[in-house]
Amino acid sequence: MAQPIRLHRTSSSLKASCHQCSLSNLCLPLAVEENELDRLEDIVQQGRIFNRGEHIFDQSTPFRACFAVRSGSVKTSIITESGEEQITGFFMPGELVGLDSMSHETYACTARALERTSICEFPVDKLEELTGKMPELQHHMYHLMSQEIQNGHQLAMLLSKNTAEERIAALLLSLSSRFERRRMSGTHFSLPMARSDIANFLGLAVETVSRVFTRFQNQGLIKARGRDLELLDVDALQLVARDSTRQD
Amino acid sequence: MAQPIRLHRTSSSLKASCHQCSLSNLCLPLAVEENELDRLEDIVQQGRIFNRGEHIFDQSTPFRACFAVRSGSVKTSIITESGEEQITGFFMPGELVGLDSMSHETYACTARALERTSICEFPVDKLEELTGKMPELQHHMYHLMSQEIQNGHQLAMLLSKNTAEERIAALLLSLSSRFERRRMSGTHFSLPMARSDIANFLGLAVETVSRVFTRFQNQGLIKARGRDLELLDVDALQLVARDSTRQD
DNA sequence: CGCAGACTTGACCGCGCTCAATGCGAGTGG
DNA sequence: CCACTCGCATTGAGCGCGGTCAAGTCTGCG
Repeated sequence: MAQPIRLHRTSSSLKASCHQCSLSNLCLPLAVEENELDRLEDIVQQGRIFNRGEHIFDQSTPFRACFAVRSGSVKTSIITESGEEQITGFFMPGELVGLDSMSHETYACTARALERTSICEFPVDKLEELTGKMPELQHHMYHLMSQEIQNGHQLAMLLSKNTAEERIAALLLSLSSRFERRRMSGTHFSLPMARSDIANFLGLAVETVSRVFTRFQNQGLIKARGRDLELLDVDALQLVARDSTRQD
Repeated sequence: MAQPIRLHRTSSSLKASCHQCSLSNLCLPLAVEENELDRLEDIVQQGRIFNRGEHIFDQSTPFRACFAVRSGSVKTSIITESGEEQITGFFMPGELVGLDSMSHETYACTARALERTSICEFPVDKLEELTGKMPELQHHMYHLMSQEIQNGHQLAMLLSKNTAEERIAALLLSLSSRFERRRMSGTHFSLPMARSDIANFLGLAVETVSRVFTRFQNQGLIKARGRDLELLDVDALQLVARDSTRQD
């Protein structure tokens, strides 16, 4: 259901909720047997709330934990020496943030809430200890990290070969399918990020993003008013996104 | 030393060589205690040779193992539905290939030798079993995979924000530092890949790569004849590459 | 030697960036 | 309630980087 997750249970137990979490089929518990879920719950700090713009962790500060998005959304970005921001990803409910930092003592990027967001925290030392004991959980971690590597490759591909229209169509479709996975509408949703975030992420100028949005709108592919977005013709969007390959 | 690794030892033991391998400080054995190295050696198939262009594994075939480059070099690429190739990475000695495939039953990309190349093979089932027993090795795997995620982000950044000159300068410097890590010359080496590979990887046209090479040469930054490359002014190259690929 | 593939060089042009102005909604204070 | 501001979004004009197309040159290999 599209019901928001209840964050503060009235029960006396603050942490007994991986069992009930509607995201348990997306998040870490996926790979875990019912009777092992308790051990995962033991190490998780659940449901901490961040408001829009608040930092979940900061680049170059000591790496302590990975974070799962329960509700809301998160963006991660790298700040270059020159002070420029490069957004490296958007994270939706059920997705794990911080995997790119497991190679250092410090976080490789900064994570910020794009809206009011609920976050579960997995301390990395305890997580590693646990994955050592639970082969399925370890396998799932490898799975998630490898998926993240592939996402990076997909993004690199998008950035290196595709036009502005193709990039934006691809992003909209990606968001759409991720909303659907959460059993929310995949055709009518609110963009959690600003146009400038989209531009930054896709390697475009804000003006270009704006232009493409209006072009899509004129073509009847989408209907956008501010952050409110409706996908009117998903098939046509997919055609645009995959059209990076049309010369025979 | 810049000595090539001896591939076929005259000793009767074919596999007793993680101990002697000059890359053991880069590859998986890094995290392993001396007395645990034997257990890693037990699962490794060492020193298989591939000639230029030969496939180490193919996209969409069953995922069986990760591979470490001992000598030579490897490129990985994704073939899109339309048959286009997108190169996702170049791998030098000591680097692990195939980490992006640990999320699927099949390889996510194709890996090919760029030159005569020696490869060690780590069957993934045994590797996972081993990392479950050896926390340091597990930690090292997380480290390597997270590093790979970061490389992806760096590449995406390079592709989305930087000019042709900046991208090429960054690639040359990356290769340089990776050669140096192998204790080979970082200023005079042979490019293992064709111009078209560089172009594909960096999201440029071959012609652009060629033009930038000659421009750099005219500016006295490099000296290139075919694949033979000399970096004449590393500082200037770093200035050109600017805020692109930084790994500290 | 000759051929094929790799590399270089030149001419042209279009996508998307830059600069600049305007539109628009939300929050604030008089 | 309007006026003002501030951040975000849209729209327009101009141009430069890098892609495309087309020759031409170099290189390795049979």
